[in-house]
Amino acid sequence: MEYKFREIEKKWQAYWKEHHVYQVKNDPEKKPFYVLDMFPYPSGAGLHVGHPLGYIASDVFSRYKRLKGYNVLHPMGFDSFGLPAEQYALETGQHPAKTTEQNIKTFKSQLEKIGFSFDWDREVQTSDPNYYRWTQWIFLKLFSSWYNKTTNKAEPVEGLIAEFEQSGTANIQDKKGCNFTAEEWKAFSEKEQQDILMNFRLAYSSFGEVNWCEALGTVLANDEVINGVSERGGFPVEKRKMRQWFLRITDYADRLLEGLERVEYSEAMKEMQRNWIGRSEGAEVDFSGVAETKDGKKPFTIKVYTTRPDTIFGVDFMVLAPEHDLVKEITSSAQEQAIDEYLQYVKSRSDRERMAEARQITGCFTGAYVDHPFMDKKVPVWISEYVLSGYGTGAIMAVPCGDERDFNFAKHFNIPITNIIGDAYTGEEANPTKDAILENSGFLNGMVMRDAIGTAIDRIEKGGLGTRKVNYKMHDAGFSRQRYWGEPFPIIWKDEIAYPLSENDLPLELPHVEKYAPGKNGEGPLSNLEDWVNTPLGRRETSTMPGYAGSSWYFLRYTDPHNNKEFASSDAMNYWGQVDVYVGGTEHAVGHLLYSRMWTKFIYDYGYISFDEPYKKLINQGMITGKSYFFTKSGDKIVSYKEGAEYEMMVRFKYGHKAVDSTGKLTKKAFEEFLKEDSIHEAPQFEIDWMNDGGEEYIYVKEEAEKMSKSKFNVDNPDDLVYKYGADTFRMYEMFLGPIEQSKPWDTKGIEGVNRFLKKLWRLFMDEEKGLIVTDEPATDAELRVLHKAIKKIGEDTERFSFNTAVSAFMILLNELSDLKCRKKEILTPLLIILSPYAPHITEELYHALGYEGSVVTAQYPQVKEQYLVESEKEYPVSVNGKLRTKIFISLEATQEEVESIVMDNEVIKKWIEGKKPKKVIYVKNKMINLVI
RNA sequence: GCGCAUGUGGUGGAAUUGGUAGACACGUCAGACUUAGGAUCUGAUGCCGCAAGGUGUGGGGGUUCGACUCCCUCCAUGCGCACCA
Repeated sequence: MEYKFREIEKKWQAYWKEHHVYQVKNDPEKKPFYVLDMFPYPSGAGLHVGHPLGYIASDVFSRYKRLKGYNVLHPMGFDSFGLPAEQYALETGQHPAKTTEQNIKTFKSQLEKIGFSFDWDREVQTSDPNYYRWTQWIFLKLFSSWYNKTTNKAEPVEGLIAEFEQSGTANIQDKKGCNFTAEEWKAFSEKEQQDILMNFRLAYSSFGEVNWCEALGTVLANDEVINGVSERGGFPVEKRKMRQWFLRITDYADRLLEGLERVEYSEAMKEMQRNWIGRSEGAEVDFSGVAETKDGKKPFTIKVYTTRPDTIFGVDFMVLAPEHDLVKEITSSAQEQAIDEYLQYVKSRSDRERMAEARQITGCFTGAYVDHPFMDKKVPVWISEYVLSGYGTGAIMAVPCGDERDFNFAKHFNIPITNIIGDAYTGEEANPTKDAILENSGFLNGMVMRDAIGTAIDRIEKGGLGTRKVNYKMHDAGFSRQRYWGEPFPIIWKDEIAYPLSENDLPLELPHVEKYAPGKNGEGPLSNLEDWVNTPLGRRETSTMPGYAGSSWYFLRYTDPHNNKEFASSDAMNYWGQVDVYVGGTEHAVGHLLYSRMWTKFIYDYGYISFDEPYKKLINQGMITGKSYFFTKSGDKIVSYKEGAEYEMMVRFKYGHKAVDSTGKLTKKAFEEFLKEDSIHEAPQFEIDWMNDGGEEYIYVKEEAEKMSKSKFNVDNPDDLVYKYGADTFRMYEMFLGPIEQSKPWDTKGIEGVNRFLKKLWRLFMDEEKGLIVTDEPATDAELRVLHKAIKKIGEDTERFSFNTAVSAFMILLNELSDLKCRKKEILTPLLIILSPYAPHITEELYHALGYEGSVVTAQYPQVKEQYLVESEKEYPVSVNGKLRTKIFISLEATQEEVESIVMDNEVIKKWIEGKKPKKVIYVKNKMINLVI
C-alpha cells in the first residue's frame, strides 16, 4: 500500500467534521487550557505560507495539550470589519458584507485543508450583529464609566454625579481641569453638566485633529497620507479639528505598565509597550510675565512640563508649540507679522514633513518675556515646531547647556547660553548628564543634579509655582472613524448632548447603503442616510468604531459564543480564564495588545472576570521572508554579481526557477528560454554584460530575501504545497524551518526531507504488496530506550515551543527504529500518538489501521519511563589541555581515582602527555574529562 | 540618534544549566538496485592538509582546566520608536 496523502487527508478531515471531534465543552471537571491565534482580518488576497506558521504552532500545541489530558479551547474567527473591504466597495460597488463573506469562505477552506483542530462551532465574526451588539454594549459601559483614582478602578458615572452633588470636585483626585462646588454643580445647565461629565467618561467625545482631504471630502488615516498629499489622487491634506470619540486609555497607563510585570511576553515586546506608554516623572512649573501687545499690557502664565527641574537655573528661553493658545495673546505688535508668517508656514507642513526634516531648526520670537521664578532674569518666549502641542503642556523651559535641541536652537538664533554644570559643559555641545555638580543655581548650588531634582520640586511646590507631575507619551485612543464598514455608535445627539441608547435597543444594526462615498462636512457615509440618521429623539452619531473595537474583547466571547443575554457568562469566562498561550505577529505590539489589555482591566473592574490581563503568555512568530533573484547593475549595464562589490539592484525575478542554478549562475541560453515564459517581473531594459570564458555565456545573479508580497513575486500559496506534498508534510516543514520566533527565508527545497520522513514512516507500517506489517512481538530494551528517549525529548521541546528540534527528534527516532528494523505495535502506537499533533492525518490513518477505535486525538500521551533511559557507562571525551584527544568508555559509577588510572593507562593519552604527570585531572561525571599539564 | 533582537558549513538550522561545535534536514559527491528514475537504499561531506596534524561559531580583547554560551569593545544585519521636554 502506498502513502496516498490526498485521499487520507480528505478522508480524515471529513471524519473529524462529521464526528465533531474538535468540539469543546465548558467542562468544569477538566483542567482548562486556552490557546489562541491572533484574530485574522479576512483579506481578499488569501493565505501565503507565512500566515499559517503561527496557526500550525498553536495547533500542534493545542493537540499536544489535549493528549496530555487538558480541555483545550482553540477557536478561530474573523475580525471582519475594516477598511480594505470598504475601499474595495468604493472601487467596485460591491457591498463589503458580500466581499467579506466571500473572503471568509476562501480563508476557511484554505485553513481546513491544513487540518487545524479549530472548534468552528465557536467561530465569531465582528461584523455579525450578534457579536457587535456586545461591542456596542461594552462601549455604552465605557461611556457611562469614569476612572476613580481613589479606588483605582472604573466606576459608574452615577457615583461621580452623586459626589459632585455632595461636594463638587473637592474630593476628586484627578479633576481633569474642572473645579467647582456642589452648589455650582447644581446650578449648571444640563448641557454644562454633560460637558463636564465628558471630561471623565472612559469613552468620550471631544475635538481632535484629523487629516482632512478637501478634494476627497473625507478624513484619511495616517498611512493614507504621503508627503502631505492623499495616497489616492495626490490631493492636499490639512489638519482639521473635528468631533471624535476617544477611549481614555491614559487613565489605565500605570496599570498597563504594572501589568507587564505579570505576563510572559518577550522583553522586546514589553519594551515596545513601555516606550509607547512613555511614562515620565517631572513637574509642571508656572512662568509668569506681562505681555505688551497692541491691546496693552497683559499678565500671563506659561505652564511648562519638565523632567529636569534641577536645571531650572539654566533656563535661557521658553518655547511654546505654534498651536499653543497663548501665542496670539502674548505676541508683541512688533513681532506680530513675523509670528503670523511662521504660523502660516507651520500650518502648511504635514506631520510627515516635520518628521522627515527633523533636524531643520525653525522658530520665531513672540516679543514677550517671563520672569524667572527664582532669580532676577527676563526670559524670552519663542515658538517653534520642535515643541509638540500634544505632549506635556505644549510648552517647555529651554536649558541649552543640557539639552541638545535647546542647544541647537540657541546657537541658531544666537541666544546666550548659561552654564550651570561647570566643566561638564564644553560649549561645543549640550550635556544631558544627571551626575554633574550644579553651579550658578541659587539654592541648588553644589548639589549633584540627580539629587537636586527632588529638592527643586519641593521648593517649586512650596512656592506655589507648580506641582509634581507624571506624564505619558501615550494619548487617549481615537475611537471613531468617518467610515461605513464598522460598528455604529449607539449614540443620539440632541442639542450637542450625546445620549446613549438603552441596552434593550442593541444591536444598533449597520444600515444597508448603496453608496460608500463620504457624507457632508467630513462625516462618514452613514450621514447620507437621512431616514436612518434623523430620529424623533435626535440625530444619530454617523461615524463608526475602529478595527480594534471588536478585537479588544473577542477572546472572551469565544468562551461563550452563543450567549444572547450577556457578552459572555462570568462562569464561562472564569472557567477558561486568561488565554494561556497567545500566538501572533509583532505588528500588533502596541495597538491591539494595549487596547485589549485595557478592555480586560475595565471588564475586571466591574467584576465580570477574575483576571485583569488577557494573555498570560505571548508567542510572536517570526516573519517568513521570500527569496528573489536580482540582476545587478553597474553603470548602464547589467553585470555579473560578485560578493562585496557595489551595485544597484535591478529587476527581481522568481526564485527557484530552473534557469538559475544553486550557485546563482544564469546562462544566456537558459535566460532566453526563461524570457519566453511569464515568470519575469519585468524585462530588464538594460544590456546584459554576459561573461564568457570559452564555453557558454553566463552571469551570476544576486539572491535576496524580502517580506513576502504578491508584487514582489515571492509568494508561495499553501494550497499548492498541500496539493503537492500533503498537509502533514506542509505542517511539519513549517515547524522544521527554524525557531518559531525568528524570521526566516522561505525555500521549498527543504520540504522534500520532511516528505521523505513521512513516506518512510508509512513504510515502517505498510508494505507495498503485503499491506500492514506491524507485529505484536514484545519490544526489546533497545527499542524501548529509543522510544522513551524520544517521548522525553519531544515532550520537552513541544512544551517550550521548540518545534523545529522536536521534528528533528522524530526523524532521529524513525532512523533509529529503521536501523533496529522495529515494526512492533508496542513501539509504533506511542509513536503515532506523540506524532499526531504534528501530522494529524497520517497518524490518524495508521492508528485506525492498527485497529484502534475512535480518533487518535482522544488518545493519552504516553508517559516517559525513566527506567529505560538509565545507562551504566558513558563514552567520555578526554581532552589534554582543553584539546580533545580521544574517547574512552567508563562506568558512570567510577570515582575520580578510578578515572585517573583508566585515563593514564590509555595509549593515546600516554602519547600526548609524554610521560609528564598531569597537574590536575578534571572529571565531570556524565560530561567529560580534561587533563591539565 | 535611542531601544531591542540576531550573527555558527554551500543552505535552513542544532548544541535546554560554561563541558565532545556543526544534531536533524536540504544540497553536493560516490556507489547499489534498475529498461528508466526526479523512487528507494548505502557511504562521504566545516575549512587547510597526501597524512600526522592544524584550524574553526561576525572582528579584537578578557575570565576559566574548559567559552557558540559569561564580561568588555568594535562591526554587520533586522525590527521598533523617533524633535517626548
